[in-house]
Amino acid sequence: MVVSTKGRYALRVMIDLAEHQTDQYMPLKQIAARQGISEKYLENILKSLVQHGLLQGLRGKGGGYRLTRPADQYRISDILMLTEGNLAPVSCLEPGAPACSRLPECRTYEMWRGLDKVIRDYLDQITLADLARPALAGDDYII
Amino acid sequence: MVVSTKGRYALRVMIDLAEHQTDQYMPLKQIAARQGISEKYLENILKSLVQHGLLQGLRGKGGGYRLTRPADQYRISDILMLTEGNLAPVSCLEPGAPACSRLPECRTYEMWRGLDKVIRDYLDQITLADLARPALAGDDYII
DNA sequence: CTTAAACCAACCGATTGAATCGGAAAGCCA
DNA sequence: TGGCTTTCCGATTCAATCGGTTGGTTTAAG
Repeated sequence: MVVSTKGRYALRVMIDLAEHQTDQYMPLKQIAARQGISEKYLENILKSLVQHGLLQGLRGKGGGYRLTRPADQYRISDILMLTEGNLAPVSCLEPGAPACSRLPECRTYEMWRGLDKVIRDYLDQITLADLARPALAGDDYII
Repeated sequence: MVVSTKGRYALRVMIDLAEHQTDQYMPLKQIAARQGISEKYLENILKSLVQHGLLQGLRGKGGGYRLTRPADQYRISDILMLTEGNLAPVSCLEPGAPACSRLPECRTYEMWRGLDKVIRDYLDQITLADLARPALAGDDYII
């Protein structure tokens, strides 16, 4: 598996925020309820999204989270890279991986590179806006 | 990560066999030595390759393993599917996965399906023969 | 000064990955 | 027959990761 629940949940939250975007902050409680995910678990995930600048968080009453930029400026690969650490299909291609001593005679390295590229290209080309559905009138309307 | 050591090792062994193919059986000991992989660990991997008909094993003196068909008739996806169980990029797409109750409203399902297809298409199109290098004269010559 | 919310660190149980161990059965050869 | 060699097989180990929880601390609004 390339993508664990962490990445999938992060994506769902981002989409949720894109679909319910206002000038207000959206509290985690509401996101978690809508998405049916444990609040406490989401907390961990959103923390790293905030730390890397994909979301802005505000504490206290009236606080919550909101996107820091328009939905079409988030590539899916960015969101997944951040939560998963990397999207490499094999450990040889992971960022900090030690150089393999068999590399010069390796018959498979180029194939793995190709696979990595195919995955990355696919996820680079899709943005949050492509996945978020424009909100219907009256659909989950926030007072 | 889509592919663990199990799949990577299986692939390396298959390529090794393709490159050293004769009418003889190749003992595990030699494959393991050439590839620098633990014999005992490879044993497990080769067992499943034999059980699924990708390799033929022969016990006893003079025994070992050999391919059951020409190298260009093994798709990389077949070998990896077998050792990894599945190549799904997310658990939602795994073979025995329970149907997700959120499927009708899921914004990401089609995207995951697309990713799955991109990966599968890539690995379907490559065969063992594409990765095996034709043996040079005198290269790893077996007495 | 109370209440709602994000932030933060530590912990925990189950699963998976990567092997290893100790043999049993099969086939070759003398 | 008995000794090799080699595959076949099930169980076990050990560490890391996954998925999630507990319990508390700030921060901000009213």
